[in-house]
Amino acid sequence: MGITGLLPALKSIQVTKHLSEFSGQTLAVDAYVWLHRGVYACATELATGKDTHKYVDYAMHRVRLLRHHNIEPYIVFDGGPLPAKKGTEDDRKQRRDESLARGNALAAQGKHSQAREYYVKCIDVTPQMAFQFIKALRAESVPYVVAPYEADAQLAYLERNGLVDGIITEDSDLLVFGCRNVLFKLDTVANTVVSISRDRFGSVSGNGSDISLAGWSDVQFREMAILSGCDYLPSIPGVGLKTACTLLRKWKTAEQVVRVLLLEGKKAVPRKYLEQFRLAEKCFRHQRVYCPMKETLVYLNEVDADWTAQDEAYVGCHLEPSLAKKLAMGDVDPATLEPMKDIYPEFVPRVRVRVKPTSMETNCRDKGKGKAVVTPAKEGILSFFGPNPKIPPRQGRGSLSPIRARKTATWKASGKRTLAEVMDRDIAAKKQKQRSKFFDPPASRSAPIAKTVAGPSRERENKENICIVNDDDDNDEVHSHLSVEAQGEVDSEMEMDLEDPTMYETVEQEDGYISQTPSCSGEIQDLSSPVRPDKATSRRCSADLEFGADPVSSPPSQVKQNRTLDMTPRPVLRTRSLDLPQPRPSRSNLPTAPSGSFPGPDLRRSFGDDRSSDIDCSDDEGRQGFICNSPATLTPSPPTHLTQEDHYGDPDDVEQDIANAHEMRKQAVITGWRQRWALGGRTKAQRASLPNLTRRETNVTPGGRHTIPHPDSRLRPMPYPRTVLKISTPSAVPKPRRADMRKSLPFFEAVKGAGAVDTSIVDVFDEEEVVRIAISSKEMLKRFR
DNA sequence: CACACCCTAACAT
DNA sequence: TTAGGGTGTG
Repeated sequence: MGITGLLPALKSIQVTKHLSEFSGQTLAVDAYVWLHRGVYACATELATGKDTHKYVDYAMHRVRLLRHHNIEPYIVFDGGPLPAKKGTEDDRKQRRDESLARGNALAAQGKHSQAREYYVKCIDVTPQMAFQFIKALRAESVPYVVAPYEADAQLAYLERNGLVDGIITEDSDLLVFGCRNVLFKLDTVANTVVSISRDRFGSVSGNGSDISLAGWSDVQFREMAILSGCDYLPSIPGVGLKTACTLLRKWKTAEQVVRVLLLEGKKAVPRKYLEQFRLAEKCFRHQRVYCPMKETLVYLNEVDADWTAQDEAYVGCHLEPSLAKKLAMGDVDPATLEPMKDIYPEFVPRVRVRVKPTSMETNCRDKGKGKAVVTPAKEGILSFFGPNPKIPPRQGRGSLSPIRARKTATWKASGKRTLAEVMDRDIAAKKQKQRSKFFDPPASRSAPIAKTVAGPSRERENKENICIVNDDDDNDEVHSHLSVEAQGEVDSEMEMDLEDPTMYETVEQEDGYISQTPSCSGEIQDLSSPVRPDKATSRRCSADLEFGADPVSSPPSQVKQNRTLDMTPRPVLRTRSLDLPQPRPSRSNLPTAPSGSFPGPDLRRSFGDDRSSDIDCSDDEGRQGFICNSPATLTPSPPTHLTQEDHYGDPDDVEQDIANAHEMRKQAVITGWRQRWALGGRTKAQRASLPNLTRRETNVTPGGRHTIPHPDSRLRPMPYPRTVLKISTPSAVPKPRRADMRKSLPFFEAVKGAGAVDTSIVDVFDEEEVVRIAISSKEMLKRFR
């Protein structure tokens, strides 16, 4: 799975982060990673056909862990098999059958522990098992979606369109899909993940065992990954990650690399390799995914004009919307497209019923997670995780405004909160975590209840939960066509003229697509690749340098707003109307957006976390896309004034950042930065004197160039004229009127509750944002002095 | 040096 | 099933 050797090669930009750092965010989760681990706990039961839901408990435990850290998980399941990968499935199926047979043989001899070894190897996570997990997710109002094909592509789609802030997985492919914030190795004991941020790719400069990515575009990175061998295409024998990287650095494009290899004749390039390469590339770029907003299948990235029927089959067939929606909800088996069969109907995860909120619970709900709202799980959850030590007083519900500053950010929005408090809370959480090791996790607590529900029939034989594999070998032509049965043969059609000037022209064009990082990383830059001066990156980068980048080009509020618009309606939010009611701002109420979306100097979205500059923008046909899709580069901006002291790229300065941020924030509050910078407290004249801080002219979005409202407009922040998703027709995406929310939210049946919609966020904002903005403010002031 | 191959540990209980 | 270490080979 994934790209062999990629993660070790990115060691230098791996950062271990505590889960608390993701508080307030929505993180997508590759569900099968958890399910595969979960089945380990009950491999024997599954292999011998006994009903069990331990694997669900395992996964739900992690769900609750994330929620405990104020992270909203968005669970993404794999769907049907992609033609590109079908061959490997048959192979696995055979091995599983063998393991099952050996396991049974050993069990018959009474060698149960040895039998278990083989049972573990024979278990496949079936869609029906995934459905058991889905039942639990529904019960606890956790957003989820079943991908039509691969979860990887679906995860990438969710992140790219701002539905989630990051992705928890173990699969390095996600980076190739263009994800920006990928979190590996979730450690439920230490409560940490290993973060790899795409924005730091430019810092991977080839030291040690690392490869060098400095100055590279998404296209080049993806080409390197495919060349080195990926799930869709084996590599040219003798070519691994480092070779691919070196060759690509020298020859710029995969096409030329292949040509050179053919010319040299040292390596056996499989026949039609380049053709296969392009198909593999299309899997990464255009695989079919489910759009939760449109409720239909879409391409991960829109396809080009030369799209063929073969491509179509390769990236996953289209499904009509109603079927796609059922599949996304988990009501249809993605492999057979038959109605999902509940293999374990006696397993009825407890629905978390909402009780009358006590004052404490109300506060907790304000915090954004609603953990205290649930019951009867309340006891289990709270005793497991414990309430958070600091809970800000809640404002009257009568003062609810329709807009939240930022989802789930309310609890820490109190201006009184300090970093010390946050750290206190963190320490308390750690203590709690240690404590929790001595208590039954909620999953196990729930077991007796479930048992009661299940009754005696739990023991009945049920063979459906083991190794259910659709072994249909039909329609395998595409794959066999792509298999490398002729490795030794060299594609004789390929010819190459190194003197062909058009080839070099291509190289130069490709150079225009560089990764964002070098422009602000201070790293050695690839001189062959021009630096885009206004392209500051990474969250941390933006925190450090956001004023080095030009705020004019993308007022953060707009970008944020843009994101908000994109996502309307946003399933994640709607699914949580019970315990975390946060209606998505609609166009109509955007102008009244209060503090949460102030046009302050938070450039995270616009630079570091620029989701719109996706890999689709930087392909051969859409070379301008890299610019036009990126708010950060919308407006030409002067060269940044990045100082050499920038810490960008140094993973060790996090603590310093936090300390700095704390100080900054204090100062910022003291000096009333918010009044001055964020809330538009400046006078017209003041604003006029700060030309670099206001956008006045035009803006370019994927939809074209648009006039931006004058900053004096009372519509603050100024919404983008078009959304990134191009959902511009009202009919395509109805406004998220509350009445519609439920209907348009496929991920949930079980939510509901008369959850009062808490939208009170008048003077509240995300602490993370505060920190960022505080840093920015100081930096900004420094510059203007 | 980079790759391929083999082996082992960890996964969770 | 994957990650990582050790070893052999071109």
